[in-house]
Amino acid sequence: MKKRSTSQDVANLAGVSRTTVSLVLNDVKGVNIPVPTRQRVYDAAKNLGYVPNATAQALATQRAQAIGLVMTRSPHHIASDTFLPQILGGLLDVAKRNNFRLLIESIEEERQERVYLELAHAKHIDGMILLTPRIDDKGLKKLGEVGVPAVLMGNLQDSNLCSVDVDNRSAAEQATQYLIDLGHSKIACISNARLSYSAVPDRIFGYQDALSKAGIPLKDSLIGYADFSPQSGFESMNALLSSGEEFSAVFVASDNVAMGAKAALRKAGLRIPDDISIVGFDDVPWSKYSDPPLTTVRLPAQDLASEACLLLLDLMKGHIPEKRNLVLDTQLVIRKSCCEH
Amino acid sequence: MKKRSTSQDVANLAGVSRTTVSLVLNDVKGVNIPVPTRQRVYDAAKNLGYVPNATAQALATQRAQAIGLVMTRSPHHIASDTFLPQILGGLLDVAKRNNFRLLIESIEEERQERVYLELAHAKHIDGMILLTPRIDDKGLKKLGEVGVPAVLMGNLQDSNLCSVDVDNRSAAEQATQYLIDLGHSKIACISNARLSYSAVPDRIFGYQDALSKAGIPLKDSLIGYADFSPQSGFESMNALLSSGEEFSAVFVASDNVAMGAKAALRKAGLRIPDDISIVGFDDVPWSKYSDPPLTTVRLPAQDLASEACLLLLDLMKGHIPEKRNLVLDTQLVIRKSCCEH
DNA sequence: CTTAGTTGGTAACGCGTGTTACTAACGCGT
DNA sequence: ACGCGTTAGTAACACGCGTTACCAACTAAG
Repeated sequence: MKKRSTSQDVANLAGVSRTTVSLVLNDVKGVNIPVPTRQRVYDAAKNLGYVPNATAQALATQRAQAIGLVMTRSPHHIASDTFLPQILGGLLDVAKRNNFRLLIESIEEERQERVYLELAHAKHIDGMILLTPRIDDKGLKKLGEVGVPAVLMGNLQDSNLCSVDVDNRSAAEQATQYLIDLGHSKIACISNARLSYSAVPDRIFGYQDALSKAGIPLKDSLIGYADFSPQSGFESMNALLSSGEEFSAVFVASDNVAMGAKAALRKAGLRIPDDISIVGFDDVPWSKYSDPPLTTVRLPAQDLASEACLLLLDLMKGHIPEKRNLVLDTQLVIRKSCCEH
Repeated sequence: MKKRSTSQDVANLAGVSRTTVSLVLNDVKGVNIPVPTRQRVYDAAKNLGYVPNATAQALATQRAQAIGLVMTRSPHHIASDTFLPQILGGLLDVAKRNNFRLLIESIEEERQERVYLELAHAKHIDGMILLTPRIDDKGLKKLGEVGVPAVLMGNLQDSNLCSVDVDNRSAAEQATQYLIDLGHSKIACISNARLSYSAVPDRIFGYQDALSKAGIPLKDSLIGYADFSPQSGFESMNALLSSGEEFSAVFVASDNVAMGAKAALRKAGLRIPDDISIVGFDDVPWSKYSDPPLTTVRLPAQDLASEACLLLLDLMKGHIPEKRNLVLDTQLVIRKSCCEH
């Protein structure tokens, strides 16, 4: 196991100073070093298999060339997050192209307030992307004040953070409206998670907006709450079914949860869509292949991530982006899980 | 936006030297500093909101306190990897507990050979976990020789790397054997990915082992190849169906691919399990809730990740682990997607 | 022949921390 | 008073790199 070689070693081998090595390898402008010398440096570096020490570079330049993906969720919940791959794909793509590394951080709820700042102060990352923000997150607001480059994937009231999101409320309204247009009037709803995640109330509001506009009275007893997992969708639908409430359609604010809900419907002997119509949210890759193919709202997860990353890069360069709060389009993808009533 | 405070600031405020600050805050043993002094340091640090600069620490200690998750896949493929969340969950859990950060790296196939080493030499990470290894990966072998702490999640011939994996071959054999026990003799197979990923041939071999032991002749025309995605499973099954080959059961080496294959079967008017029995592999969280609930081989993804991480931590401490190649158990989970023939 | 400018390159400092080697001051027994 | 161990703490170096300020040597203009 050979010792790593440093820029000093390269300098020695090339017969120049360490400064020259740095100037040549970083291709610094406004310095004139003749080609033969440059070549000597390149050759020496290649010969030694020189790779600059990223840590030392980071310390010297005060830039870590890394961004952090910060999630306020337990490892257990992370494990069942169906979106993570798409988000990671989007982030990696952009980050890599811009020579940034990606650091994953999960922080426990209890000490949110301090952690964001510590993360930023520790300087292991130059900026951060925040996932699934929670409404009651005190730390986030402070973050906005401190001026650490950060982009929210999602939406948060009273926050001056940059953000990238979809319009959850109108997307949910559109999905529900679709059910109303099909003639349904008794429409249930199952949330994607607990209310403390900001996207959750928005989707429920959207569902309620559609009902209200159609003159359909709202009933809290028609709303169930899930917790990301298919399991929770299964349980929530069971609760809804055994509550005695009648409904001919259901809007489930997450495809993943909808998988569980559908299983519960089947178990109860109800056919989809003949007895119950169902609309999902997210359009995860296998929704198209489930039985029946799920009508759902397509969320451009990978694009959201890419855009968030681009925005963050801009922010870190010191630019002031023209749009601080980007909203991407959703699209209702109609498949076979709904029919007329 | 206040300036970050350094250990020097803490030292000034506490009226001691920077050395003392370091000794106190790191709780270095074998040094006697009286409690009152210690308290002054603690107070000063708290007052200033001091957070040590991770980069400088890394440079001084020669340890980045970070591990890398390295994937040899394009961002596009990463986006459709159903396992990533579970693996991430497992890694984060263990890494966090041991005060390590997690860095995600994806490297393009073309320049594998150099990249691993550069990654290690750049010293942004202290060790790495390698995902979905490919058989023809030259870089990996070199990695083993260089002595960089690394753990493979998966299996690779002729490699002296530490690894954590399941016995894909015998798990696939067991799944296929289950179909044989049910009376099937014409059994097709759809791979999880291209053959260049090491787990792929293993699973196919396992499928063939079961057939051979039962005296059933092997037919290459009964084997289809997919590429991780449900889409590819859909296409592969369509090809199989239109090939004219007859079969009453199919072993699909990935639940995700099986989702697509099932859709293709339904589209062809075939009922599951009445007309065709199907067994999957992985037991992703929604397999249980698909229709019919998918019989599959449970892969302890999160545990694999945790164990890989623990092994890596051990390796980085300089320990020589007693088991260099850990093999975790799989389990055939019998649900409703198969019936007797 | 002087002076100003250019070319090619380096010494030296700073980034923020960990760590070793060393030194004063102090108490204690003789 | 003297020697000696202990206590409390510090100065100084190392980590590997980026970068500024500076310097010699050589050329070209006056």
